Formats: sequence, C-alpha cells, structure tokens
Amino acid sequence: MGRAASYDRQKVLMAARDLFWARGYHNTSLKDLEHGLDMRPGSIYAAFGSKEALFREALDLYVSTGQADLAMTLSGAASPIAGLAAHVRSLGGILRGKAPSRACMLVKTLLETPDDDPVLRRSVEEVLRRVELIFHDAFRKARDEGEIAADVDPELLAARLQVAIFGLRAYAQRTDAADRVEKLVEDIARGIEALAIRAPSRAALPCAPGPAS
Amino acid sequence: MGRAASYDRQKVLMAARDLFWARGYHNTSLKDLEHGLDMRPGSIYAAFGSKEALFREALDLYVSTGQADLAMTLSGAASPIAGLAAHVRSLGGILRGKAPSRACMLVKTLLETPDDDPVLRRSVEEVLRRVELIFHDAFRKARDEGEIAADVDPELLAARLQVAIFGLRAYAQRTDAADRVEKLVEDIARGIEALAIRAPSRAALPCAPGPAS
DNA sequence: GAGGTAATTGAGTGATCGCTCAAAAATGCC
DNA sequence: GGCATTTTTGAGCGATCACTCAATTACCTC
Repeated sequence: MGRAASYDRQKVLMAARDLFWARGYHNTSLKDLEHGLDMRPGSIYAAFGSKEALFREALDLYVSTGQADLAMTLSGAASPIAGLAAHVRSLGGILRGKAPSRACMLVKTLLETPDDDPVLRRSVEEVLRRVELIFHDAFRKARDEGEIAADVDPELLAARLQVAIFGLRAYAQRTDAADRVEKLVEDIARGIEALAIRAPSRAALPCAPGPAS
Repeated sequence: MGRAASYDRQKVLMAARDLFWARGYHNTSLKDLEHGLDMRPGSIYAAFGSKEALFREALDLYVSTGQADLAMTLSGAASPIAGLAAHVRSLGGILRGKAPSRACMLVKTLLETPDDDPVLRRSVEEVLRRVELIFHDAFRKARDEGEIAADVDPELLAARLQVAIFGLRAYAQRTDAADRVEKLVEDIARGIEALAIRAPSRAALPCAPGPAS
C-alpha cells in the first residue's frame, strides 16, 4: 500500500488558513508556508497542487467553520432577532481573542482581489451573498412572526448588518481601537434588539438609532 | 542648470496612487509602475527613493485630497449633522464613479499591513484616528448647539460612523451589490439626519433605527 | 525479512522581484 | 557652439518568487 502520509490534512489546512488569514494571499510566500505547515515544497504541491489551490481550500475551511458557527448560533437562540444579536456578540470573542486577524478573511480577500478575477473573487462574493441571505431569512422570519415591525425591509436590514460587521472587523484591525470595539459590538447587538417590538428584557432601550451604522 | 524633469510630479503621484489604490501595495509591481507612470526604474528611484517611499507619498496624496474634500463638505453645510450626511452622500459618487477601487485605500492598507509594522501601519492608524476625531468634533458641536439630543455620546457616534463607512466601502467592492449600495448610502445618511431633534425637511423620518449599522 | 508502493526530500528550475549605475541625452549658461 | 549640470535610460544585479523532479525514505503486504 505504500507509505502513509505523515501529516494531518485538516491540521495542515488550519495552519494554512491561519497564515493566509493573517498575512493575505500575496504576502504569504511558500517559504512562510513551508515553515508554518512544516512541509517541504514537494509535499505541499503533491497534496494541494498549487499555492492558489491551497489558498482556496484554506478559505473553504474558513467559510465552512464560520457558517457552521453562524447556523449553530441562530438555531440555538430563542428567536431570529436574539440569534442575530448573539452572532454579533460572538464576534466580540474573535476580536478579543488571538485569532490570526481581527478582520474577516473573506473581506481581506475581497479587497486584494481584482474585480475581474474569474474564480477566487466570484467565489468570495458568492459566499458573502449566501451569508447575507441567511441574515435576510432571519429578519424575514422575525417580521413574519411579528417579532419586528411588519413594515421593515428585511433585505435592507440584512445588508445593513453585513455592512456593520464588515466595518466593525476592519475597524478592529486598528491596534489603537480595542476599547471602542467592545462598545461597538454591544452597540450593534442592541441596535438589532431594538428592532424587536417587545424589547427583550436585557436591552429594553428607548429608540436610540444613531448614524445608521 | 541641467536638464529639466520631463514629468509632472503631481500627475505621477496621482497615477501611482491610482495603481496602488486599485491593486494594493504587494500586488503592484515595479513593472506595473513603470508602465502606469511611463517612467523607467532609474527615474522612479531618482524621484522617490523606493517602492515603499513612493507608496507613502501616493497614500499621502490620497489622504490630503480626502481630508480636503471632507473639510469642504463640512464647512459648506448648514449644520454639523447636515455636513456629515452630505459627506456620506458624497461617497455615493465615489462608489458609482470610476475610481480605482470602491474600497478605501486606507482600509485596504490597514488590512494588508501586519499589526507590528512600525511605520506604514502606524501612520495609517493615525490618519484614521484623525478622521474619527473630525467626526467626533462635528457630533459634539451638533450636541452643544442643540442640533441633536444632549445625552448622546459623540465619541460613540463617531466610531459608529467610521464603522459604517468602512463597511459600506468594503461592501461596495462586491461586483454584485451596486444596487444595494445606493440604498445603503441613503440609509446611512438618513440615519445621521434622524439624530437631529428638528429633523431636516428632506428627511423627516420617524424613529427608524435598524441594527445599529 | 523482501518487494512494491507511495510520500518526502531539497537542490535546483526559469521567471520575476525591487533596485542600481554607467552611459547617453537633454537642458541652461556663457 | 562648448561646457557644466541634471535627468533619463535600460541592461543587468542578487534575491526571492512559485514550482519541479529524481533520489531517498518509510510504510504495507506477503
């Protein structure tokens, strides 16, 4: 049967994801990967084919992990609005903890990919659209169940929320903003909860909108 | 007196800014610059010293242009809140037009720079803090003049606004979101205007907060 | 063990990276 | 025009880029 692989593919992909996440695609060299994955170039290419293919697999891992977390948070919450607020609060952990980067790997990829990239860029956009649709579904469900007002636009709310998360995580990339990030996470979460007609007990706020962000 | 330079330094810097803005620092090669600036490597190095120094000057141009625009918009408006809303609406033009990138060059740089970069990253953060302070001052002025409620937190509002703009411009980088970007620009602008105690005539909205973003 | 098979190795590929510098070209002053 | 001064040129520098492959090593089956 031949020699068995000496590495754990999943662990290698996690290491690759962390490197690419932290440094971006163009600024991560094969030397970096050789060191970070503890593999020699021949093994890397035998296992993944190319740097770009490895990046794609690493990004897939990032996406599937993130989507699973989101689904778990939403399904474990008492209501759609509570679930979305919990999702935002869960970002606080990422931003506080020692993740490879506070910014979203998808957004970083979006910003370093040319508009006409036929493969990578399009797949990133597809994932982002899918996440936005999950938000959209949650807001629509909240509206249909009477949790939020009947005249709100779930699609707009979903876009707003994705914009808020993109912005929050880019803002959190600043090394001089850690204290404000905590406040912003809570601010965004309460903004979602404030949509609820019967405000949840933990955040029974009067109308406190803010600059739509 | 010697030979006169055959290029216009300001035009060259604008071209460099556009290249770096569109493609990012690491993904812009000297070949790209030679072609985009129509200069040979020797001239580029005689004029700017290094790729990084050229990038810094290009970024400085981006910053000073942007700051001048912001100052003009704010000082030309009827009130602080009107000025901030006008600033947000002016972003719509950038996003609709043919700018090198819809995303902010400062945010792109922030995301492709390591946390411990001693020079570039810190200077980017300093600029972002300065812009945030301009927002802060405007909100405080609005509060002190009675344009918005006395119990709001101008610092939080400033952070919120910067997060909204970061997020909006990252969101706008998607090629599949142009229609929603228009709505979001207006949504964010109205969110600012909704803070005003006497709502301006153009946006006399009832309290319509949304997920804090 | 022995033989067969598959994974690992790392020196080395051509291409491109950011960058240099001696030579050539273009100006101003006399 | 002649000279001094400055800019422009572009071949080419060493380093690094993503990547390859023949040789070696390790494991499974028998």
